[in-house]
This record gives sequence, C-alpha cells and structure tokens, in this order.
Amino acid sequence: MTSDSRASKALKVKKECGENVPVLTDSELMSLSVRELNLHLRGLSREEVQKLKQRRRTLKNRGYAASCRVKRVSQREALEQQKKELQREVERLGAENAGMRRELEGLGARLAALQRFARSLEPGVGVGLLATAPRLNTASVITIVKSPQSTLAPREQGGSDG
Amino acid sequence: MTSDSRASKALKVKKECGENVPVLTDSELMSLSVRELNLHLRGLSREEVQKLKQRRRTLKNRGYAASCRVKRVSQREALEQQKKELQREVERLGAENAGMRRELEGLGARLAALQRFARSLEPGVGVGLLATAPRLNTASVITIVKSPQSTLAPREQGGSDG
DNA sequence: ATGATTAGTAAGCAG
DNA sequence: CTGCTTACTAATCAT
Repeated sequence: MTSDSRASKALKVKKECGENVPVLTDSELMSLSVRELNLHLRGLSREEVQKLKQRRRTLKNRGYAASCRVKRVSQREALEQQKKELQREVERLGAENAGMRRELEGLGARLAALQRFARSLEPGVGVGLLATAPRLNTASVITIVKSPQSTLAPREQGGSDG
Repeated sequence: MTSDSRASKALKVKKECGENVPVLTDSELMSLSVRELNLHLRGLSREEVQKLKQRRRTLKNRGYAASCRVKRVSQREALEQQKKELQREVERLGAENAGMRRELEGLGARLAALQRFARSLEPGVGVGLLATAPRLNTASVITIVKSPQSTLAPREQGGSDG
C-alpha cells in the first residue's frame, strides 16, 4: 500500500461537491460499465477523468488478483485430490493383484497335480494305462481338486468318496 | 508500487550525487549482519538509521517473497510429478491385472475340463471306472488340456505342455 | 529480529 | 480495454 490513493478506507476526499455526483463508491466504480461510467464522467476535467479511470483500473486489478489467488488454491486442492484418488486406485489394484496372484498360484498347483496324474495314466513310456496306475482311482483326482478353494471358481464338489 | 525506491528494475532512479554517496548497495545492505550493519550506521542521524533499517527490511522482504513464490511453484510441480507417477503405476497395475485375469480364465477352463474328465472316470453313478470310460485314455486328457473350449476360455489355445 | 505468508498495487502480456 | 499473472511492498503472524 502506498498510503495514498487509498480512499477506500477512511479518506473521504470529495472533489467539487457543487458540480455533479460527488464520488462513486469503490464497488460502484468497479462494477460500472464503460457506457455507464461515461455518464458519471461528464463535466470532469481531463485530469480528474484520468484519476477516476485509474482508480477503476486499480479496483479491478484488486479483484483480478483475488480471483487469481483463489484459482491458484483451487488448482492446488484439485491436484491433491486427484493424487489421493490415484493413491487409492493404486492400493485397490495392488490388492486385487495380490489376490489374483494367490489364485493363480493355487490353480497352477491344482493343474500341475492333475496333469501329473494324467501323465501317469498315459501309456507313453511303454507300460499301459491299467498296468501303470493300478492303485490310482478317481478319488485321488477329486481330492486334489477339492483341497484349495478358489474364490473365482467356487463350484460344487459332490462325490468325494469312492 | 510506490513508483519510488524501485531502482532494481528498469526504472532509473538516480540518486542525488551531490548529497551523499550510496552508502550501501541493495545486495550489501541485505546480506549484512546486524553487527556488521551497525558499523555502517555510526555517524548517521536517527532518522537516517531508521530509513536504512527499513530499506534493509524491505530488501529482505523482497527476497522472502521471491522464495515464497519459488516454493509455491516447486510444490506444484512436485504434485504434478507425483500425479504422473501414480498414473503410470495405475496403468502398469491395470495391465498386469488384465494379464493375470486372462491367465486365471485359461487355467480355470483347463481345470474345469480336467475335473469333468476326472468325474467321468468316477464310479459314482453306479458303473465302474473301466466300464464307464472304456474308450477314454489319457490322450483325451492331454487333448482337453491343450484345447479347452469352455465358455470361460473362448481364446487361449496354446497348450503349455506337450 | 527473522522468515513466511497474505492482500493490495502496478507492470506487462494476451485476447 | 479486459482479464490474468507476476514482482514488489507492507502488514501480519510465528519463531
């Protein structure tokens, strides 16, 4: 503040009250349109007109600066909000990820066991199916299938016993 | 701005050379310690001392305001950087997630096919294993494993085992 | 006293 | 000219 040109506070410097409308309030002067302002400018000297216009500009600048600060704060808060949402999203995806990784592990184990069983039935090496696995029955398969429960495939498991 | 005391910019305010030497430059006055400042204060009137101290304060305030703006910009850029990194992380986790989901579907289909096959070998309904599936051999299992046409897995044809 | 922050001011740019 | 942004200043607050 320059400690001058600040009539907005307490200084009430009126210029030639006897001529026309003495002064305009800050809010009045600031919100007037150019056309409306010109109505109040009639009968004033060039210098007075200039002073009034400068005061108007100053008042508007005051408002511009204020909205500039408001905008700055809003943008910062928006950024922080977006960051929080992204952090939550990362956390959610990470948890979902870990769950699926566990499921994959379980399913992989089940599948590997079943494939080992299937290969054991295969006549590949030179021995036949019945000769290769005479003691194996399907109960083993069902048992293997039942042991880990997946959240993805909670299918029913009837007939566990032979 | 008061349109005075602003020699730092382009405004040329020349100091009355006939009066006194520029006792201290801005940068000098700003960086001096109180003790050092007092050395330069000797022999000056109270008013001059006050003026000098006020100028020092003003210069310091200028620096404070500058660093305040720098800090504001830095914090904003840091926030934006963190947001970008989080976005990349979300993208990465999402892709990993989708991949694992596909894997889970494929494994689920293979497992379901193997379970169906295993149940077909079961004597549960009343007929024995050999009587129930006399034509089935392990080649069927391998076939099922290699190309599961389940509703769960419309694609994913490449078998992992041979 | 020092440093940080805020609102107001003018300069300067962009439309 | 209008609106926005920036640097600066003074005021205010906290240490």
